[in-house]
Amino acid sequence: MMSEYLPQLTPGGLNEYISGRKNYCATLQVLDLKSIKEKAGDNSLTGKRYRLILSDGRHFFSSCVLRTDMVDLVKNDILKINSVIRLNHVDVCNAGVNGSRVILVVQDLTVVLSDCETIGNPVQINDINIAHARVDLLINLCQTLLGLVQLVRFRAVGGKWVIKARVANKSYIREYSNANRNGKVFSAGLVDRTGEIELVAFDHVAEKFDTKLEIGKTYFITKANIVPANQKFNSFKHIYQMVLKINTIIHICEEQDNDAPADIFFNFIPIKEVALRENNTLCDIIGLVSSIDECKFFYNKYKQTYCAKRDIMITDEEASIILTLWEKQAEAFSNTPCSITGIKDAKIYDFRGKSLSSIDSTVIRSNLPKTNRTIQLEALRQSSFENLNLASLTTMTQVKSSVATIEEVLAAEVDLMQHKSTEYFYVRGYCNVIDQDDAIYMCSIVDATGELNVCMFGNAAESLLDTSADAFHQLKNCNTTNIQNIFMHGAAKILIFTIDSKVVEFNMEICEESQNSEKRLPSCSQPSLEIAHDEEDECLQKNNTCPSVMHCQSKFKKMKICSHTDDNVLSEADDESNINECIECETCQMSGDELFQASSASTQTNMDVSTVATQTPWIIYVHQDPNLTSITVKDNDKMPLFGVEGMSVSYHYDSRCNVPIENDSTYICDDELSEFLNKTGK
DNA sequence: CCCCCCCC
Repeated sequence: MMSEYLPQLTPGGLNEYISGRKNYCATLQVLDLKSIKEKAGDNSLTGKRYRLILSDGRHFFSSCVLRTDMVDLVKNDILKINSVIRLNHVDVCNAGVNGSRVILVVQDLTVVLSDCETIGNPVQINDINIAHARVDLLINLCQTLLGLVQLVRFRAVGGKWVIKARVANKSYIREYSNANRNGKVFSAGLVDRTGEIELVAFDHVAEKFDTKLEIGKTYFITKANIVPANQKFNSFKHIYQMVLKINTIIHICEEQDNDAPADIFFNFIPIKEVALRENNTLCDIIGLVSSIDECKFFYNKYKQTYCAKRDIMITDEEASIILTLWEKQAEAFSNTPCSITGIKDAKIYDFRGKSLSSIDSTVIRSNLPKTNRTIQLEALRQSSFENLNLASLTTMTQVKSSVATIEEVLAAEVDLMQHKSTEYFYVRGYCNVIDQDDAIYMCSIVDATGELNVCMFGNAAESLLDTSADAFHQLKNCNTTNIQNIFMHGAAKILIFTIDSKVVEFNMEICEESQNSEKRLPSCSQPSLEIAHDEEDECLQKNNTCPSVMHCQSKFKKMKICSHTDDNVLSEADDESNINECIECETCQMSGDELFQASSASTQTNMDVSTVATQTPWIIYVHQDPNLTSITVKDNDKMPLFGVEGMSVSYHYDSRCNVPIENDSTYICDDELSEFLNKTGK
């Protein structure tokens, strides 16, 4: 066979040249040879140039030219199609826009075999092959490996640089449209030890590189545009930004960096300082994730589609603030409640008071390296769990948007009446009364310090009751038990209520209207329990006999809470007596303080308590004596209705900051409540 | 070239 006598080509040889390798000899084959047309009318043979297609047996590359003084080899028919040649000297030139094209200029060659058949089945070499060339050769090609900060100097010079940088954060690819244009975009933050720069890509370039770049990985990047960044939106320290082009080369750096990798720079401010900052500016904060709302979908009038939104709350030693996440950031958010979290590039808004909003470049980072600040917050987290240092958590109202206790809200009411402006605040509590007879859902929110009457409309009411208004209306007319269940479940939720409060004129009288416009669900949204933090309570907390807590709900006229072991009646409420009185008279010994606590939570109001007890679910917190093994709730005929044994575990939350403070409380889950209700509701 | 706005 002829092929046995074929000369050996150098596989991969073309890549070596293209990547800029010098002093390298490869044996290649000429697949094609054409004269390059000179200017029209110029027929002189002198200076005629030839374009070659060269093959290394595996790939072929068509952007090769022959040095003009070597054309004699062609004229004399020594160098022709299918000749095998040895390249002695090749220069690499960049051509085209931004040097996007590579041209090999053959300066010197030796013809190994003038006549030959085509060797192998080579395929065209392209950008991808070039990008996969060895990294050192890539650097060689671009001549200069720069630190990010140095890109400033090289911007004017053009393309001859390569940077090695880590993707510290990256946005999702996103479609946008505005008056001028619409398209797709993603952005990322690049870091190295010299600095940081924002990277951005649009449209088909964005699509090309979106999945190529991964957070935390290091890349070599070359042939991107370096353009001035709009400092209004640029939180990176660099005054320029990098815009990827279609011919940009991005090559992952496989080598492991032994040193601590570079990271984005956070410039944390205390949460309370957000209140002093201008709207529509960016800030970085750090704190504990004290509340995680569920991801909600709302109809976006502008986009005419449903969009995702999720609120989380961030708490530091002094204040809390809501951060609203949108779209994929909202959907993808997963974070351990109470984890120490740094946030870069949160946008300050005035939405129901100061709040933060995520934008494309917002970074939410929970695995922060240990610093003085994270150590402080770790201490806060520990102390919150252990309930040792609650005093430091009680000044939450310094920022308008932080959670207030009802006591504080009521104290501020006088000011509110004078200003006639809308105030926004958050209250953490649960509904103890839901007015079942009204089309508007009146309810009272209670926490350990007091009670507020609020109205809930539309979505908020539907969300609280987990039912649509229509379905609710239908049920109301035919099914009492189910309606009771709906209210029971609504009341069992401990929530953060976002409340707009404003003074309105009604019948010529000035009164305060509180309208619950939205509720925000804390991360521990199971029927976990509030615990109060007044002095009595803290005394208890410090005591080793720190009680666990159960709550029970009943719509019965009479209910007795008994210890299972000795059957002593600890507390009793009936429709003739005021619960407040009833509990207070019984608040002695074992759970007196706790029951008093309960009474203050549910009954320390002017409302008709018997109505509460008969028409709506009501809640009692019982701090269980550690000597007790169970608690039984009985009705007035001493029929056991509900018992709890082997106390299960849930989290307590500080009502003022949503931080778990202990984990030894007992709760009755929703299912048990429903069962309880179904058994006894008729 | 985005980065508007979206939830009041």
